[in-house]
Amino acid sequence: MPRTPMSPELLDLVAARFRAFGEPARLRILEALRGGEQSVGELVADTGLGQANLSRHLQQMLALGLVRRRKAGRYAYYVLTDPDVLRLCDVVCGRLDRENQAQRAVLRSAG
Amino acid sequence: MPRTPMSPELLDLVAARFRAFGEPARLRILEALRGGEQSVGELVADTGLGQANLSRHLQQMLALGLVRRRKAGRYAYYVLTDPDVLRLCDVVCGRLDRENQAQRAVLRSAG
DNA sequence: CAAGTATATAACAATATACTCATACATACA
DNA sequence: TGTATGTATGAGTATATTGTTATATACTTG
Repeated sequence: MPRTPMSPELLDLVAARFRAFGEPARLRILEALRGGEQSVGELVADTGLGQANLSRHLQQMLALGLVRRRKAGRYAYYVLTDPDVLRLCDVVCGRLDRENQAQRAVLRSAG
Repeated sequence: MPRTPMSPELLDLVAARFRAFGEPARLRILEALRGGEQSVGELVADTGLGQANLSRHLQQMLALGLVRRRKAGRYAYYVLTDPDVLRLCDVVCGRLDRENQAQRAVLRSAG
């Protein structure tokens, strides 16, 4: 909780981290990994993304440390590095839900 | 905390919300608003962003409901709709700090 | 009413990002 | 050893996003 102005470098890091979550495709991947380790093939099936596309997203998330990779034979298994990662998503989802409800409440009472 | 698969629409909403934080310029604005309401001119001074650029970011954040606007004369004052918005940033910052420290610890013990 | 000031917006150029197809690479297996 | 399979990556296209300049809009004040 820095009260002092954030350095441009830190700003870039934080922004990059947020952008990692700022793509529906990657959110889908995170969601699929909620249940635990998955191979790329399984992720293809679960997310509906193309294999190449998925693989790229995984590389990105790997570089950012969001997921870890384990290779076994010709398979590659990905896991969330830290289940806490999902908490962030849940916070935002919860927030949007609440905003949505508030919005609907307003509409109900007005219209 | 939806266990059921998120609808594409919700995924887009969540992703858009994350992307709002995924830009150093906007993080700077949020940081500047930490202290409370600010006019556009003050924000220009605080953030170092160009006026036009800043204004466009503010419109975006306004559309997403991150900030509210109050007009007084020829001035426009912006506030965070909800201080909780900053908690998200702080969570990510704190996380990055911790990762950084862990990283450094590893380097120290290894090298 | 004219001139000045604060903010918003249109139009553009530059850059980044995602997705796809084809292909490379690595491993397993017949 | 040759072939099939799983994953990663190069290259290209399409789209989105940022920042800038110039200008429009709204308000104030002399």
